[in-house]
Amino acid sequence: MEKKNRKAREREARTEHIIDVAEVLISEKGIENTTMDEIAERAGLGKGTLYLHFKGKTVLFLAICQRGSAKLNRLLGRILAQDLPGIVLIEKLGKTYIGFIKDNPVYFTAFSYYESLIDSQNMVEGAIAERCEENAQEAMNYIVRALQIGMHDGSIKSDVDPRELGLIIWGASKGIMNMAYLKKSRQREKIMQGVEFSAESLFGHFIDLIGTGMMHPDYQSKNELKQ
Amino acid sequence: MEKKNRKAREREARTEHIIDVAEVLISEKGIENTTMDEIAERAGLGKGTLYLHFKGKTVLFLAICQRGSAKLNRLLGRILAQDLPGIVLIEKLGKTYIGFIKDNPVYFTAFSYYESLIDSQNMVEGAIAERCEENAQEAMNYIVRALQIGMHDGSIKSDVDPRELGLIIWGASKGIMNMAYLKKSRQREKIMQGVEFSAESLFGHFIDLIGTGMMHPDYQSKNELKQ
Amino acid sequence: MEKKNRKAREREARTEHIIDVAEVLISEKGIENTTMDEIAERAGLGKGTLYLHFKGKTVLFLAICQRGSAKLNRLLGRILAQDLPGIVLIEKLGKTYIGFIKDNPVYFTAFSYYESLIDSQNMVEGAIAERCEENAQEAMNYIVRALQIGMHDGSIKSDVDPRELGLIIWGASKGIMNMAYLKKSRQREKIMQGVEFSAESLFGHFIDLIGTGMMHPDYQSKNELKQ
Amino acid sequence: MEKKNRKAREREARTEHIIDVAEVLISEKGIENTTMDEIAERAGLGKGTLYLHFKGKTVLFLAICQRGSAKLNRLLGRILAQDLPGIVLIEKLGKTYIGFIKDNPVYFTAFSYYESLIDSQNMVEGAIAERCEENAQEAMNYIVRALQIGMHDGSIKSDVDPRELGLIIWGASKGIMNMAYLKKSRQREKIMQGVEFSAESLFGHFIDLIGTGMMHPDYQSKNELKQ
DNA sequence: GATGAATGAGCATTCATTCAT
DNA sequence: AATGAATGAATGCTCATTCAT
Repeated sequence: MEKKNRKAREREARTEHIIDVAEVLISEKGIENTTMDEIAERAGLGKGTLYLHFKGKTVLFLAICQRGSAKLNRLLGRILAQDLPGIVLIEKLGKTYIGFIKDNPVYFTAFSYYESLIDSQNMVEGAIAERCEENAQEAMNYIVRALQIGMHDGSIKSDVDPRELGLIIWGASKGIMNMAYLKKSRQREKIMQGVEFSAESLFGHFIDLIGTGMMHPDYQSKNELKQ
Repeated sequence: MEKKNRKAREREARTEHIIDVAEVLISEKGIENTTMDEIAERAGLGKGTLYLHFKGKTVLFLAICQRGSAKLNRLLGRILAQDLPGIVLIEKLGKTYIGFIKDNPVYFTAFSYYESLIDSQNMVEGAIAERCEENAQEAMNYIVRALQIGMHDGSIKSDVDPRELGLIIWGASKGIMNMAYLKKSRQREKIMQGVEFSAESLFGHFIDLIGTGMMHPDYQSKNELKQ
Repeated sequence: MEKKNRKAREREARTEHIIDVAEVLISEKGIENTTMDEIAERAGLGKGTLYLHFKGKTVLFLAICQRGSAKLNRLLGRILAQDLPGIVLIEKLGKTYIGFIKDNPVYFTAFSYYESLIDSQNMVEGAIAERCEENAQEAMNYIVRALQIGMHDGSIKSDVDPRELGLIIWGASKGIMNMAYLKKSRQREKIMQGVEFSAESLFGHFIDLIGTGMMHPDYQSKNELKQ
Repeated sequence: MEKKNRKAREREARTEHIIDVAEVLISEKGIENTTMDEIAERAGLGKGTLYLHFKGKTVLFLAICQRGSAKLNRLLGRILAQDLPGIVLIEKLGKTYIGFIKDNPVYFTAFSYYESLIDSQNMVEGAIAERCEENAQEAMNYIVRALQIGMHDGSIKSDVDPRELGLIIWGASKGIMNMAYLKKSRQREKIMQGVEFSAESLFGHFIDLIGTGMMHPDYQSKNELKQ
């Protein structure tokens, strides 16, 4: 059993190592330009070895997505465990998300890849894809739950279905991150007219914006009185 | 000169025709699965002829992006021409954008392609790319200008740089559209837990949300009195 | 039209050239060991060019089969045009077949490949496969027709369905050719115990054997009287 | 020694087990599509273990051929032990062969594989290959011996070298079996024009055909008188 | 002996781009 | 200007075989 554990651990370690390497390469050159050959070479492994760990290129990239979403969910889950008004939870979830992407921009790429797979109907079957699905749903659930808490504790208006509100927040957040993380280029400078805004600033103001928008008027008044 | 004009017009017509065909193919099979061979065939042209009109595949697709952004900007420009409160202009810009994408989803794909080019640092140089840049900047300008009008006429709070606010709105809008247009799949159902929300509903509520958030308190009060 | 004909002729010539090269390579190394790369190189063409002429490896090999079976059928057809007793036609068909394989052993390989495709259920769809089917059926028809002629003119016994008899003759002939054309090797020498029999001899005696077997007794007597 | 015998017996049992598994897999998916991985897995063994028993894939498949030909030869040998006219022995050998293939079609595949190895000059050296050679030669010998008996007892004509006649019968038999066992498919139906003939029927008529052909005229007359 | 993780040569196929006509 | 035949680099994947444990 001891031995079996060691083998299993070693195998898992190598699997993680491949994902590590793939993450680095994707960060450097993007998903499209990363080949299995290169991953193998950089990982110091034979090409075939990759296929012992991942059924194909798509699955390997989904594994990155899975790892990233699991990490993110761990952070988001901790937020939900806190006893705070829903509106504050939403704000914290947002800040956590942005902080996570800032620290691990590669996962933003991986999440986008995952969505492009769904969109292009090239999604593969398998355990990892399932995990990605579950993780995406879980992240969504955290948002919806925070909204429900807020609607219940009176900090968030109840005029919109929390699931719809969740989709809006989730989608908008991704869009803003996308904007914030567009690779530096002449283009970006033009759009931004030479002014750069940090992802934090963009996202912070976004949170303020929708926070005010969805805050319950009474809760808002109370808060203003406190100030 | 007459003759030259005719020639030039014919040439331009063929260029537009190629773009037409490419748009249809992209709608049908996505950018990844659309080949130059197929475009040429469907356009009734030789493969080499495509290269007389576009330097390469990327440029051809950028031409679609350019056309789409030009069309969109024409619509957005008309909004700005109207004498309305800034906050209303913003709302109208948003509704216009969503309506445009709903009618021409292929341009959403094209705009995303354009951004992926920037992101993957595979952007090409050339006149069309410049035009796309300019158009993107122009769209952005419309938003910023509407925000500035709103800040000036007192309908929008002035606590955030209008350019930053513009980026936020622009990015968030794209993110929501992305969410709304994810192809139907098991995945999407899971995320949405079986409930579907139309792009209009999502975007409408989003506009309400940020509208309230950025509305100037005084303007808000006035409006409430009216009601 | 002149020009169009030239183009078409040139294209066809190149197609035939590719088949020529493939035939040589298959003769040299067998089908399994012949790669598309090698065919392209030996043909003095780019790898992609092969795919302009043949949809894939299987189709290219079927084209060889098609060419071979068409050539063979042309020869067999001429036999049937002759006004001879059925039993003699059968004999002539057999001799023609063996002569053809002797001159073009590569087609024996190609025919076997075709059958292995059917057997392994990897047969591809397409015009060439259809032609191979038709040609195989046509060859079979020649045999059956000769048998029917023989049964009618009294030179062949009528106690077996001519179609079944055709299958027997066709299958047996292939088996004998297979035996006769086993590549030289220690193995073959062992089976044959050091004695070699030419394909002609083997097949000639085979024809005599089944000829006697299926000959109508009366016809046989007449013939014997003549002698 | 006792212990050593047990070890040796166990080893041999495992070897046979691997062959068993390989036979099943080949029956199911054909030789081309059967991988060493799959054989190992289905045999409940490690992949490396296969190589302790067989030097490589080819040798493993030759082992199947060897087993099959040994089994067949055992049956054929019993025929020869009977005191019967040569012509009857030939007929019995044929019926035995067809019955054996009918019961064990996998060996037909294996025998064909063996011949394709010779043909493609990919034959390997080694004890098993030698055994296959010997077995093939032995089968051939049974036929030749039966022919010699027949020529001696006057039941078979002596005008052809019995070794050549053996080759003819052996090759033709295989060809007919090949025809009879072509997998059902559109192709086969076309060749057969919708009519199916069983392997027994095909082979039975074949035996009659060549039986008559090689039967000695005097023996024939005697037989006819009996009837 | 037994294992199975690692290997890497080998292959078919695609497709954007070029260029001779 | 228009063509489309030719190109060949690029890539994902398979699988028989080896070898350290």
